[in-house]
Amino acid sequence: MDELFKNIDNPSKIRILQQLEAYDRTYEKNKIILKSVKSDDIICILISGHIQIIKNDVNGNTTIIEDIKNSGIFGSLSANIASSEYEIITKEVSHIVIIEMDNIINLTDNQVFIKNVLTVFYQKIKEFNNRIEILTNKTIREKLLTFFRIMSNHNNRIIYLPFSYSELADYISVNRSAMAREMKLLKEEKLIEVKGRKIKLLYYN
Amino acid sequence: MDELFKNIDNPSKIRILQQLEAYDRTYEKNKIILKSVKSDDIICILISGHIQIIKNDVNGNTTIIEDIKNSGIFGSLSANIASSEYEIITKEVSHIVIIEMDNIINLTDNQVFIKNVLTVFYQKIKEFNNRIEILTNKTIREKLLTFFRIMSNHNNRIIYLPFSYSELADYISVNRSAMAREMKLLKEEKLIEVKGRKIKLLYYN
DNA sequence: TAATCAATGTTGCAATTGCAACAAATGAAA
DNA sequence: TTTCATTTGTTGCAATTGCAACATTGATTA
Repeated sequence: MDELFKNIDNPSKIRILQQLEAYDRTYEKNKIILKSVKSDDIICILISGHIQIIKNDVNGNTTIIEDIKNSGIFGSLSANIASSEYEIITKEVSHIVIIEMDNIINLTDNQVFIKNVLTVFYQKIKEFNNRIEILTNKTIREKLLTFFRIMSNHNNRIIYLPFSYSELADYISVNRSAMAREMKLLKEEKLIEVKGRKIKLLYYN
Repeated sequence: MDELFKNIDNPSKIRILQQLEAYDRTYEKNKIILKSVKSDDIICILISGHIQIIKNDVNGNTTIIEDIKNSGIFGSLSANIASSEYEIITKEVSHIVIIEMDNIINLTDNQVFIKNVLTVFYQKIKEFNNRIEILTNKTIREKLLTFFRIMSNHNNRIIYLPFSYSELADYISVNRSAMAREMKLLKEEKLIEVKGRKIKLLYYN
């Protein structure tokens, strides 16, 4: 929300939301939400709370596709909401604003807002791009090394994991214990040093 | 290009490109291009020709990350250009327009153009989202079935592959022959019927 | 038509991974 | 501190996949 309404004062914000026909929803904890949304093209902004986008596959396995906390953006941008395999679940009481994409496109004279949307989209694309780059690797080791490279800013050889190792396994889409095994090998080969969620890269590429 | 300048007449287009400080480049066939671009945040439009974004991994394997033909958009949106693992290669003589993202954000009074950019970005996000959805599956079968689901428009049970099977293997990031093996099994189990690039889905989900 | 190249099909085998089950460690709450 | 739940570590084994090598088909061009 912050990002989307950056440099926009509150009265303007309210007016924009009206023009967008945006609607508010507040959901209780542990509710499956947005099941009944018809449009494929919506953008949801998490004002407050915590939600997860979950995938239930045919074998009954569930995967966390995305974990979204404050100010996160989701909707058609994050998951195939139309598909019955996906569920959006509130982990806390959550307040959401829903906007239809068409309304954004048709919005007139709110240049600042449109440009904010553009920036948010651009960030999302880069984020997805990174994830694809990781996922297209064939082995767990390659996925991890690509993740490390993306996380480390060129010269900085120390990474602080922004989430747990279980979540990392989800993010790179591999089995958690297989990932742990590979991490162990990387440590043994002295390619990395690990202390909790702090990972030090000992190689150069 | 078409999409980006939809509903914009030629004089306006030229003016916009000037304001954007966009620059043109024409490259010969089989050249590695854009190696020297400094900015992380550029958008490239392929006006004419054919390019591929290639990844060379440490073992010497090369993967086609993206194959872009007429009017395609790439740049920071498509690959980590900064990384030395990636190369952008012209497969034909190619004409490219390069724009810096900041210049788009700072562009004034060209609402139509900005909204076109927005639409292009949105499409790109959905496209990436689909690919991620496919890639996060663990098995080749699941990847294929997810790909089929995305390709088939709900009621339509027939898919025409938009590219070759080798390219499909690249797209879903699995070994080509392993994919062929899985396709064979799907046929034998009568889940699909295949005739060239036409795939008929015989199951419902 | 023949020749050539690219795409697809097939298979054995080795390597990697997923899975399950359990142990150990960590962190949070009573 | 004790208790409980969550996260992380470990391992054997089965399943899946990658890889390589070669066969077959299809398409393009001389």
